[in-house]
Amino acid sequence: MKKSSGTKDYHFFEDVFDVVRQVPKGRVTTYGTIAAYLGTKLSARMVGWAMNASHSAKPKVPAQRVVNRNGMLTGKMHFASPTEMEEKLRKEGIEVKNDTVVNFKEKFWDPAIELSI
DNA sequence: GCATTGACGAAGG
DNA sequence: CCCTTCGCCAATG
Repeated sequence: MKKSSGTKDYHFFEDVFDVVRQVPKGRVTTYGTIAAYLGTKLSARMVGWAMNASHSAKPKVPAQRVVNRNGMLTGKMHFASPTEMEEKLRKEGIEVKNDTVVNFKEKFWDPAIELSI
């Protein structure tokens, strides 16, 4: 085995991926919320950075369900196509207008609550 | 090894 | 109300 050296591989990315994968279809969450759930609420940027690595994560992470605190699809430009994120969200029943999730408040999914039952 | 950037967020001017 | 600055931490140049 390996692993040697053990130590703590802070799998911060994996933690983020795991949470995002648990986001139910038709729901969305935010970077800050995920960060807060992982205990790094002050580092919402790290969540976004982790998403950037999600392209290599398997199974693929539904990063399209992750938006900023305004419900805006800030990360759509990082997908294969800038419209892919919006299209995927629409297919899941999420209405997107002006690069922003409509009724975002209602679609919002909080792991700290849903996973804390 | 220091400087810049980044899919955020909250606060200040 | 819009724009700017700071904070956070990791990756990249």
